[in-house]
Amino acid sequence: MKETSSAVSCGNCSVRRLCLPMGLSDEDIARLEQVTRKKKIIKAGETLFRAGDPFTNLYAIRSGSFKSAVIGAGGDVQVTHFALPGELLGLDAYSGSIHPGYAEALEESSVCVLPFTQLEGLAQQVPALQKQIYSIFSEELKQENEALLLLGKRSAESRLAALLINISSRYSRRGYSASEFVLSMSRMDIANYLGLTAETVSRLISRFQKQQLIRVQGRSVSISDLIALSEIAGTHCSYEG
Amino acid sequence: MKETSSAVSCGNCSVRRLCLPMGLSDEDIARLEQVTRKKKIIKAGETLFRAGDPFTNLYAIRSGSFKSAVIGAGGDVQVTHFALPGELLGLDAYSGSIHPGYAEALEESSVCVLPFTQLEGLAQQVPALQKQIYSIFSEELKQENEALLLLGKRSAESRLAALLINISSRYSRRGYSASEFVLSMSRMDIANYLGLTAETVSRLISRFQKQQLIRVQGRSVSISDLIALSEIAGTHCSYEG
DNA sequence: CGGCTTATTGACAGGAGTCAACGCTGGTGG
DNA sequence: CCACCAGCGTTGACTCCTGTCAATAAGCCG
Repeated sequence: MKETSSAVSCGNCSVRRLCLPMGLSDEDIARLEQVTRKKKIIKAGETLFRAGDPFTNLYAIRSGSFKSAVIGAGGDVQVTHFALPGELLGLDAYSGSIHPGYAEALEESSVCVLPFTQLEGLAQQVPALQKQIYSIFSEELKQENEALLLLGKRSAESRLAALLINISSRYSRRGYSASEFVLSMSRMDIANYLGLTAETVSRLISRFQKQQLIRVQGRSVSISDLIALSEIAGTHCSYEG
Repeated sequence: MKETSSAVSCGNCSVRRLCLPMGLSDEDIARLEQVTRKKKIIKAGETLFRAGDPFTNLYAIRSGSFKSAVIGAGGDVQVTHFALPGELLGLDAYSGSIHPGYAEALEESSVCVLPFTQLEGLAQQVPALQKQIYSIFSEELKQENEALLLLGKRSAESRLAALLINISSRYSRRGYSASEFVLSMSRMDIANYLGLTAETVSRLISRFQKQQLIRVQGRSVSISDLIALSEIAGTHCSYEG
């Protein structure tokens, strides 16, 4: 709450290079800050929005992490995304103006609240921002396509390896260690995201550990053999690649 | 080829209600037509674009159908989408300005070629078009999330039922029969899309037929019991929904 | 410490993949 | 016109990966 009116702005935000301001001039960033004033702190387990909530804001993650998920007709849940700082949440709600899924904080997190109508209006005036919004939409689509590839074609082993590498690379891109990090989500969340069960995930983690690929202590992970892990993640198919 | 310069325009296009013009004024449609003049005919098996091609255009399907697919590091292919008339192809290429996957015609098809920079420029001037573009992006994201749900959580049976219903409803929305239609894609494409094998798909089709849910003759399908099929598609989970 | 959720490990079963043979269909060329 | 071929589709037998069920262990917070 105290941060609601803090001095933090896009210009000096630690994730500005990964977020909306990317590629914008200082002048444009100044204008962008008019719509990014509002911050919000979310505690672990709390939701940013729920399925069915009206769509009014996008949320840019400043710190922490989230899972987003959709809920099927039968009530079954699919985790669709683990979101890290610099990423935007809520894009899939624009059409229909209702959030089709929910976003839940995996740890204490801080977000920028972006009233979409304001952002939209600004983008109309600032072509570079417009492009950046398209780019984020498009990037999201590309990522989901890759997730589809993962779920559709790969073995359980390959999926987990791919997730570890994906998270590793995303942390490293933010300036953190690529080899040591904390998985803020539960085994069940990981399993759900990968289309597996918690037991399978647990067994795979144990196996990777026995194979000296990783070292795990609860939720903290240290990658020992990134190359081998990449190979497992990449190609483990029956036909030659 | 003759259609390239035909009189067909957005204003009288048979799929206008599903395409970009939806919700635009006549005046705005007239402006949009300045960037939708070019049409293209694609024969079955030919590609609209390939993975790695530079991104210059979006394509709006006027008739026919396409599959779009991404190619993994190991060379494995995942069909991500079956596209029908009124739908847009190529959105995931904006960021990176390169097509991450390819789009292949499943039958002789006709598309509008939309040079994206022109479309972008026009959208900057026509807010309603801007909104429509956001909406399409967002809708696409929502659909991909549902696809993730399908691949991650559902049984083979449930997946195939869901695909049949999905295609049925999309055809019916376009004014065709909801119960009788032709699957323009091969069993292998279906299997790939659903994260299954061709054999499993074939077996399931046979089973559905024995259960009197559908009648199949080659690629033409007739749905006999939509209710039962929906139930299979919806909830077939172990825990109560 | 005690009660809770989360994680690990094991035994077992079943669904979907794999391999393989065969039938069907549509196109091509003699 | 028909024979041939190649690719697609169907069916069967068998295997194995992953889910299910269950018991135990390890964290976590009051």
